[in-house]
Amino acid sequence: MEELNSRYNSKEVEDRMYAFWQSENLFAAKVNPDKKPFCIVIPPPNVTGILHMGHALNNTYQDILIRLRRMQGFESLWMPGTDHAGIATQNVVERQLAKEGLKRQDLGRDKFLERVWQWKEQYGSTIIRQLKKLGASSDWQRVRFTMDEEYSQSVKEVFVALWNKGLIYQDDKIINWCPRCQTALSDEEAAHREVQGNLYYIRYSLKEEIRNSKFEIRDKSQIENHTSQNYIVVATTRPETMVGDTAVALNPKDERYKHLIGKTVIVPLIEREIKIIADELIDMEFGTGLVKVTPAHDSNDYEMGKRHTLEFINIMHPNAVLNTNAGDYNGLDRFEAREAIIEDLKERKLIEKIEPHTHAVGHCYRCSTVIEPYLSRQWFVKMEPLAKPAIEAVKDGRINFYPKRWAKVYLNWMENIRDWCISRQIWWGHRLPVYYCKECLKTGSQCKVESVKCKEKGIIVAKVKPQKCPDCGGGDIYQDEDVLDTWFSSWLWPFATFYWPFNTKDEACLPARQGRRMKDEKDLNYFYPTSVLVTAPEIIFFWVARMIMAGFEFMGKEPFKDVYIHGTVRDVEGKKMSKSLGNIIDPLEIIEKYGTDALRFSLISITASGQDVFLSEQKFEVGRNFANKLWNASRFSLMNLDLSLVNVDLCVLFEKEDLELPERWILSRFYSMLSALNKALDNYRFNDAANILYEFVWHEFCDWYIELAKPNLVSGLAGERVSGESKNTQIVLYKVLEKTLRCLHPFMPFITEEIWQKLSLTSLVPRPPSFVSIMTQPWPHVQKKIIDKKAESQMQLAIEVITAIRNLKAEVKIAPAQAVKVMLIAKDKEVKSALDTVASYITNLGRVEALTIQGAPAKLKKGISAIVHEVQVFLELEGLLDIDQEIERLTKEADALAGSLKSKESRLKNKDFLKKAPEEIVEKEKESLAQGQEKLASLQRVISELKK
RNA sequence: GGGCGAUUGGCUCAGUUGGUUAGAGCGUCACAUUCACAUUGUGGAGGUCACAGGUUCGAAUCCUGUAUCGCCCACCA
Repeated sequence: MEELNSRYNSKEVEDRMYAFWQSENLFAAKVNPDKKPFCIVIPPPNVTGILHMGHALNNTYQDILIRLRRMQGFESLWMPGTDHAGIATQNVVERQLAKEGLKRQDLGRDKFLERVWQWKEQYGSTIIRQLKKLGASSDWQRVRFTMDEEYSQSVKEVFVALWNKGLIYQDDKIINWCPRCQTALSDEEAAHREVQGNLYYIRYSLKEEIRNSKFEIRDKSQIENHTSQNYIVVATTRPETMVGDTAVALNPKDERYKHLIGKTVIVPLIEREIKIIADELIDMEFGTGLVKVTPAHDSNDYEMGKRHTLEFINIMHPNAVLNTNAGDYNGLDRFEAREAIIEDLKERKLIEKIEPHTHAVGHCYRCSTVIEPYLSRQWFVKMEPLAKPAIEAVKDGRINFYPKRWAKVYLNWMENIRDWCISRQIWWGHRLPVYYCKECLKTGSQCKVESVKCKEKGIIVAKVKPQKCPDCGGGDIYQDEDVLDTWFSSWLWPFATFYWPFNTKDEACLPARQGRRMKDEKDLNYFYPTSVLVTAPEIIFFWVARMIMAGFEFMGKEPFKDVYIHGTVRDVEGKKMSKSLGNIIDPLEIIEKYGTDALRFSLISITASGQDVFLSEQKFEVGRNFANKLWNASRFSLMNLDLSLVNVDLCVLFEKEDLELPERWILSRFYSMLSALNKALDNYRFNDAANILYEFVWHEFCDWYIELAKPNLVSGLAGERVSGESKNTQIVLYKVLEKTLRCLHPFMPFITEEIWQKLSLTSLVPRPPSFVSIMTQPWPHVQKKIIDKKAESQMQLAIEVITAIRNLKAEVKIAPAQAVKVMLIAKDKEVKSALDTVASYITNLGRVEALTIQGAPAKLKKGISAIVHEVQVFLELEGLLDIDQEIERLTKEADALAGSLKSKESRLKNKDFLKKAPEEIVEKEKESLAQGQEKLASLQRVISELKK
């Protein structure tokens, strides 16, 4: 027996316990044919990441599932790792360089990459350390990084395979360009945000009309139609792009302007002549219905440019500074150029009007710079063929989203999928396995080598750099400068983490792998498809959808069966937590102040399934208080247990011994709770699960069972003779506590382990190896035999009578602990005998000094009454009573009751109700009416007696 | 423009397939405290479930519409 401190000290426990788990190697998973696999791959946090509440929530869910399934007998693997996060990490290191007054170009590519690796070595494991603080039971021996050499091998394999299938291509397109990061981005990486801008109406002169000098006539309809004899008006939000205009477009159906098609206008300021063209794309309703066309700087305009063979004029440098094509505006930043052009147009009276206009503008998801639609040559993945099986799998239920509604979001995106721009003009990342032969590029024409399917002569796609060109045999070969989108490696995570592929021919580059290959392949076959993916909604497109596509393409199977999408963590005002808003609640600070278990339990219990959670620091008190409650209940138990007694089989005990009511009751309640808990967990209803446990531990085990058990325990303590009752009480107290700890363990791993070890270490000497940790204990099974509805209803009667007594005391301001005289008057003999069974508990917990139970109405002394079920609870009082007040109180209650009974009566007189409602509902209603009437009669009897 | 989510006591939220008197935590008020726990115990007050229609014997729950807030998607310059 051991004395525990009266407060749970999380700091003292957590690090010690985590180290213990690791030293016992309890997180490791391996192929085990005797067990079913359960596997989760972690959404790899950015290697630059530091733990925020989103991570805390996300990883707590995963850890709960992993620990739960492990206890349920699955071989449970949580694959950990980090993502190299191309742009984000490059930005971090560039910022570090900037402090030394350096740019990455000053170092050169190789030296810069050395710096990034250095940075990674130094800081890259921060997030992993923090996940450990959270209690994460990942198999750390397997920790992966998306830039590991083996992982790169997977990436290359995939690139080459897709290329060979014709699903990767290079093309000139308008892509999302970040002028600050100076790289292309995918459509998903362009975050659209509403921006308050202007719509500028600008006059373009008609060349023919100027020549004819018919300026002066301008009739009313022309003014309304934004045209004049000598100019037209176009509307634009981006006037700076006009220097790149190569046409003006209108809808061919637009009666207002039909006559203008084919005419020539002059772009103001740079005085370029351009044609007026007709294109279906133009919306007649918007602006003036006349649109300036800038094919090199807008994706719609680009399409039109191709259709009408317009000139593509690039007006910008990659950093969004205008180039020589911009004439006088050469050298100005795009936004400066906008101002300057507006000024110049105003001066020349070429602006008709300026209207405020809000529209969605793309921003770089890494640095928030406004994205520029930019024409450039990039690499793309053709997505439609990949999407097909991924759509089917969700439609036919091989993959399930929880909550369901996210499947719709997923399908909608997948069914309208666009090609994926995968090349990035940065240095940190997987370099494209694309090589160029200088010689062949020079000579041009179609490539002869069939196997590499290159469209253009001189392009070689291969996992390893070729020594010489397979086409011309030349040796002057260089690699493409670009790297791949980070997500092009992440989408392989569910199988690349198992060192896929295994049949690579390029063994020379990975000698270290040879011995491991068999084992790795077995691992993958065993754990893939993984069981569930846990993530936040914002990465469904980035990652979840793409993993599903890659899973089918390369493994021929879905990568996971369930996708659990949880909410976003927000601050009290509903804003996303972010550093820039300064509204962060740091999980590590919470751990420091409240403890990891408190953090985990609070987060889970307040986050409804799939709903966003609005967080404030105060909410962590819930978990802290609960941990402390559990701690003290355990402390009490340990102080009162003779642990040599408790090592018996519960089911045997239950069958052999005639257990007392409180024991039968709490066991029944425990298994009822367990059954509900299992159901909640199977449906990913984590907050329900947490609250079911909370309710049971606090309000049933602590509030009632421990209190009921105290008399037995206190008398059987400290080496004194252990009576039969006390022994059974001890056993049940121990069993329920121990099993409850197991149920709580996935949620609160540290405190449950600490208590459990104190319980089991002392009780089992010598301990079998399986008793090392609560982690490896089996999850309790529901014992249906032990669920005892009769015991539950008997106890319920006692609880309600006790509550009534406490109520009456509060009514007349008697302290709860003060002993009183109570008489219970039962309706009949049956009820009386039920009361007799629970009399001792009522005496005890109601703090009653003299309890009398009557089988029939009796003559009452002075006192106050309450009616519970079929019992009148009468509290005897000496001179404390104001009879009028008591009459008033009871009358009020009777009136309220009469009201509700009236509505019941009328319902039961309603023929439709009797005819249409299910029988059991009608029966229930009748029963409840009868009970209510009984109670009302009792109340009225008491009132009339008082009046005498 | 399309889609999704939310609207329930002072605050934060539960409420599975419609079924007695709508729950919890926090806060608040009263009472208690040598008893495992003040990170506690006991009890009270506090809600016409955003609004308007409809379906139904019966609606917080299902349907239609409205309002407010939030999120995601979209090539109307």
